[in-house]
Amino acid sequence: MATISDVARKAQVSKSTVSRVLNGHSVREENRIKVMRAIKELGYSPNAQARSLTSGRTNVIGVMVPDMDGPFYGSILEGCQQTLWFHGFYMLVRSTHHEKGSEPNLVKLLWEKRVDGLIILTPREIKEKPMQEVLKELVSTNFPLVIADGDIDNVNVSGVWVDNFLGGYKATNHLLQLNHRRIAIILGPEDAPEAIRRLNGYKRALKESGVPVDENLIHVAGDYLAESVFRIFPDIMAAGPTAIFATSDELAYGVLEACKQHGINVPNDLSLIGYDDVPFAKMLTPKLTTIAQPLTALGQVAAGKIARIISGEEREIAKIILPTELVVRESTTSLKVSKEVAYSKTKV
Amino acid sequence: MATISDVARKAQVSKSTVSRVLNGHSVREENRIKVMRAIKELGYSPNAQARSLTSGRTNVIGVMVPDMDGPFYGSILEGCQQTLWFHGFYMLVRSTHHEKGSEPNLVKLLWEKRVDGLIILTPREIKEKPMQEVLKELVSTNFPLVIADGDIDNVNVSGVWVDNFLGGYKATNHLLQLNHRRIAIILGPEDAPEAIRRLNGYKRALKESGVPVDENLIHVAGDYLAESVFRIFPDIMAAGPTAIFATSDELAYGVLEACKQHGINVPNDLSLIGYDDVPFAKMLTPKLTTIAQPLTALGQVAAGKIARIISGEEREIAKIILPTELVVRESTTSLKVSKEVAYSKTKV
DNA sequence: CTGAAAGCGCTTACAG
DNA sequence: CTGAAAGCGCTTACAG
Repeated sequence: MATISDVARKAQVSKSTVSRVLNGHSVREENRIKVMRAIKELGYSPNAQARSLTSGRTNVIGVMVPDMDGPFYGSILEGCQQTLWFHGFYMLVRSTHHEKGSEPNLVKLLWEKRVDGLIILTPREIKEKPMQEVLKELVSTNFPLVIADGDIDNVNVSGVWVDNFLGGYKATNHLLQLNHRRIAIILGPEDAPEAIRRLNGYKRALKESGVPVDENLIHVAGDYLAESVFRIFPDIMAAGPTAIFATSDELAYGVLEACKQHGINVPNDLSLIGYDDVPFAKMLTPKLTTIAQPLTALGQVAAGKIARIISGEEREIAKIILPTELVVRESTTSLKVSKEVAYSKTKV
Repeated sequence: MATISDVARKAQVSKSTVSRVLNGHSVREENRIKVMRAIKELGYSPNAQARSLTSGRTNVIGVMVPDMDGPFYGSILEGCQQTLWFHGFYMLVRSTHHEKGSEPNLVKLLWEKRVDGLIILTPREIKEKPMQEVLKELVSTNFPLVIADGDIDNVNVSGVWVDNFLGGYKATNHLLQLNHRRIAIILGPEDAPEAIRRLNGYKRALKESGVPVDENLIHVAGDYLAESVFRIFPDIMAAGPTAIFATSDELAYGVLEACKQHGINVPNDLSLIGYDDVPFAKMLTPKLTTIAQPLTALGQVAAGKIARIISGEEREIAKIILPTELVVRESTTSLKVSKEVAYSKTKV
């Protein structure tokens, strides 16, 4: 494979000159042409490793995700990759498969100087102490870092996320406007920042409507898996809700399945709203009303941010909050008296 | 950041010795200990770029996919990334977003010597002529290359894919065993290798059961999108099928939607089988009977293959065909006379 | 504008 | 087993 020396020889100039045309520095036009011709004839392309060694840049951005086989992170990654490519970066992906203690991966990536920047999309892991420490150190080093869809309280770092408070608020408000008053909420992991924010949005909406918050209507699934709903479903229904706000579409799907098993009709007996607007949301029966998160945009914004941080365009740490959107489909309907009767007849 | 020279100085040995312990070559135990200690104290980690420059290896594998936001490639990528990591490789992902003419991306990746090997998962692009030529050249260079889920006729290259013929056969046979005789098939892209194979499996199954192939029952959607079904749905039903074999779950979902619009009950009026067993297949109503493709395994096998090719363990070009599995759920049922009557009453 | 030289951080024969 | 030296393919001051 041709090297810069080959090009220099063929063009009858020095390596320095070839390097200059490669990097767009000023070179006599005549020489530029000779070099360009030699490059073309030899099919030369600069060796990225050698370039990185001298420039200190790799043009690669590392992205850490918990998984890529679900409907959630795939969309974000697609957004990242598009924008990263646009800015001339390659994307190195490390999926931790929801493993705890993934900070060593991250450290390795950095210490090997493999990446120019990092986008971290592992909300769960971020909360762990060792991870926090690694991140703190990174921040103090000014290493280009963007946290996406995860919040980090103690560390002042660039981040992009979706407005979970407002999302929770909108979801709840939609149900309130449909005259529901007994609205259950199902959280995934209890202590996750996004869960807390959605819950706060839920509480705020209730308060604004003068509906007291009933702790019996607040349930924790522990994670965002549909199966986790089955176990707690009897408890949920025991509190007599007329509507459920499931804080992920997966959870909402779990509710739907449980309802089918128990002969509860959604939305006639029970209204249901999800969260995420993942692709399958509209494939469910009934089609799921939900809060759409701009997943692809999240990835794009995170990628654009890291590109600007690296280029020096963005110097101060900034957080961006993306809006959510209510998508009304078929799983919610207004509460009517007749429906209440229908509901009270079902047994769980 | 510490370099090998720092370590050498601290440990009072030469860089060569440090390099040797780094690479597991024989070193006096005493020196090894000194070096290890120095490495730990300095928090040293070898610079990957410098290593690559001398070794000629990057420990990065490039993976090309058409998209990563659908349910299909995400699972494969997850499998790839797990296995690649296990073998000590990083995964560089390039999603072409179904763009035509993505071979320049590939060429760039290679010419810059960024990757030690390539896994290509872009069935559509593979068929294009420029791509074919690039691949041919790669093969002639002996560059580590694995094609996954895509077939390539003219080039002798390592590949992994799923048994599409048998998948089509199994799907059709399942319907035949349920006494269906008028079985429609919906293909995605007409000329795609996997489509042709599934169709051949379909034909074979019919022939073995003595059912003549009726061209009026063979339909082409053009792609694998649900919406593409709507346009051709009237044609499909005009031929009077009692069962449909949709060659992707997306297509099957499209059929399901169309049936709902037309008041056709699946499976009572019409049996439906999909293909892929993508996560949403079991979320549909009725839960979709389908042919499961081992997507994660596909990624794992492809990754393992490239690792072995690079390490030299696998020298001859080999193709691996993974099996499919029939997953019976709720969208298919046996044809009974009463059902036929019910069907004939529906209008499309 | 241009070339010779040094250097980026490693690895690898080559002597010893 | 070990060290000095050369070299991987670039880029970047430094002279000219």
